[in-house]
Amino acid sequence: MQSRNLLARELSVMLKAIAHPDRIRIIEELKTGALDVSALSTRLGVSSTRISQHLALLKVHRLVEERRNGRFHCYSLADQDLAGWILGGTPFIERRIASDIASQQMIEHAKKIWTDDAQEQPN
Amino acid sequence: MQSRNLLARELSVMLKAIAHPDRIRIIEELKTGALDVSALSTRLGVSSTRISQHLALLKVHRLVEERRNGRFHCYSLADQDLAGWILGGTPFIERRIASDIASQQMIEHAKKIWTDDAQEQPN
DNA sequence: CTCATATCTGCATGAATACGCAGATATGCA
DNA sequence: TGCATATCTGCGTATTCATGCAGATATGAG
Repeated sequence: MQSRNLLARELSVMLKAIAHPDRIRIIEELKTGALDVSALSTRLGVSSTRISQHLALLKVHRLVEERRNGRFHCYSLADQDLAGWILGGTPFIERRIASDIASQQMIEHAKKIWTDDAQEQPN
Repeated sequence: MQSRNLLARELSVMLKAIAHPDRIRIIEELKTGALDVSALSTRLGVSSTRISQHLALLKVHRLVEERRNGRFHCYSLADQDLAGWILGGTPFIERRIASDIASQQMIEHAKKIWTDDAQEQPN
């Protein structure tokens, strides 16, 4: 029971470290190899300060590793499997987005019918 | 590129909804079937108010579904696979904890040696 | 040494979360 | 109807996060 709690606590800490759009994008980009701060900055369209802050956080949580190359700080994933696992969540999101779009279309459709009805039978 | 951002944003929203020790435990408990608020409360040792709040959040994010049975509100996982995926992260955590314990032991060991040295060679 | 480049760090502020408490609801039973 | 049980909701406070900005570092080139 205690170990369950410990595990849940640690897992939540890790998930919190990951749960940010930019950080997820960073992990995604690093999947194919190490990149430096500016490269990530231009790829994500996010200031390098922000990228640096995200990377610092990911590093503290040992999700990425830093390797300096001159004045460039190159970051890579600390655990390829872990990244794979995280990104394995995207199918669920895709489903979810798809169903959202579907329900939005239903709403749109309903609206259309409603306005058509209103036009056919004013008052 | 835009779709990547959308996906990352949605994924982060979902991860944030999950990233809490209690909520992870709840998902874990619901893996084997539906449970009501009090059952979860006693199992996790968390107030039913807190459990209720957690469940409300999980429900908003469609991670659990509610089914009322008299005055009991029974909750179950909305998506079994999703739960499986989330809990699939535990091996990484276990590794991590193991390595933490290992490094802690190394620190302890180092401390011991240090104090032993100090005792052998005072000053 | 000096400058430009690439990154990091230390704030200040605003936003989002977490949590407990008190009171509101809802339901089944006597 | 009145009560106990099971949950939910609203709210205030405390904590944690997110972000941009200014200034600090570090490194390579001249």
